[in-house]
Amino acid sequence: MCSVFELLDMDNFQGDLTDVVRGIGSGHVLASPGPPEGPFPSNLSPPPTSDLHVDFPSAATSASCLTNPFGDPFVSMTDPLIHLPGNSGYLSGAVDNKSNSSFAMFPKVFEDDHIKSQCSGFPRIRITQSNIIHDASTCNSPAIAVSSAAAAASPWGMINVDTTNSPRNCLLVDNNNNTSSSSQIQISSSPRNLGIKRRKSQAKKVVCIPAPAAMNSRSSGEVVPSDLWAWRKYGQKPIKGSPYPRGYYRCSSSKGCSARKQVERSRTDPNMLVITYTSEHNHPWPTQRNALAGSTRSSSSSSLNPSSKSSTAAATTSPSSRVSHDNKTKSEPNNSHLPSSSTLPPYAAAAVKEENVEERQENMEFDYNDVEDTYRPELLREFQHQPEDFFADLDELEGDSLTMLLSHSSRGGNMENKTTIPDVFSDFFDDDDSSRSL
DNA sequence: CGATTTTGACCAGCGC
DNA sequence: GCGCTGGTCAAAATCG
Repeated sequence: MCSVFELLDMDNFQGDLTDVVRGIGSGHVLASPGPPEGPFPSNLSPPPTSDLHVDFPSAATSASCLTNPFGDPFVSMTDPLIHLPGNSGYLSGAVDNKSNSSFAMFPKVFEDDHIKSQCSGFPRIRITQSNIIHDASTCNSPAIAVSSAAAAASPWGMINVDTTNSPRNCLLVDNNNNTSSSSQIQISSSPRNLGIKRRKSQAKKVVCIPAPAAMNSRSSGEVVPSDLWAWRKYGQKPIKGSPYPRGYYRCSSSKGCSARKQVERSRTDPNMLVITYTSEHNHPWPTQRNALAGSTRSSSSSSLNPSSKSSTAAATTSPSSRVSHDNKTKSEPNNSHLPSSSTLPPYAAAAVKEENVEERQENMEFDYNDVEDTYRPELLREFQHQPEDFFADLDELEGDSLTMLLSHSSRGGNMENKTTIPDVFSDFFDDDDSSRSL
């Protein structure tokens, strides 16, 4: 009944796919749509003080990450989506019988060395119309890792691991980046990671998302879900030990932006894409227009049909993507009406590894200070004052991406979960209007 | 023409 | 110091 977390040692993280935030045990994840600065929910039990010392069986250890890449004030908002059924089964689809607006989702699992998509026994995260996301299920072995950054950056205010029912081994993370729990957070620092060089002590976040089908991509490349930002590929390298090349992208939404990301397929699970975000955007959330700017190859076709839309989301940064001319969607601007993380597709933060807390906080500051005017106020208003409209709001989010995910899921995913998708998502699938804005 | 992708070359960090 | 590896640069090609 307890959550065990293993957070990356930022200093030891070598930029590899290993040691993504991982944890074992079951946990209840709570999230509150409250403002990022909001107080910790009073109804939550104080974090346990007992030890959270955990041995991580390399093979059995599963982990999941519910975080977002740098400074994505909206990540949490879209977190519910990131757990939609993927090929590994993200969504339990447990619709709360008592609340139509509730749903459950299962975080993507990271496992041991590199990401292995094993999704067994996820904790259930339920989002209700109240300001608390809470879990009513009994979790036996799931693991959830919640990024405090995600929580902090989230307009929802926080993502918390419920310790109420967890006498120990529960981690409480609030939007102040406080690991409220005194539990021991075991830092992963595998020999491998320790041995890998690290060019810079740069904040990184690793996001694991279900890889869209590469139907539109070349055989060698992966399709990458789009996010709000425009990305320009500047390099690709084969990675030792991995059959899949790694693509290097930098933000092209704004000149001088240092935000970068690396995209590669998980070597252990080709169905998963691992996106590593580095640095943060130094510019406000691009508007649709902004996102489109500088991207002449994008969106025209992507908004025309579902497949295109999926491609749009997917092909954005396809490393091998001359594909992009098939689905010419590069730069993922179509979703620009959505505030997204500095880099992360809102729905896609199935799993995130986060590094460097200090920078993280800086990023968060950036997010809220710099882009506040762009999106935050309205969003928060909605969440704070119209919780009942929460799902209506979600409806306006990134339907394309969601479609992609679901599509992906339907191809290789656990179909049983698919049937349990709450009605609240139905609009996502019908959302053809990419011009909507928050 | 402007923007992107591709791809080989170059550079830097790390281990031996 | 050398080799390996990852990250970046930049010219060429491509596309709309």
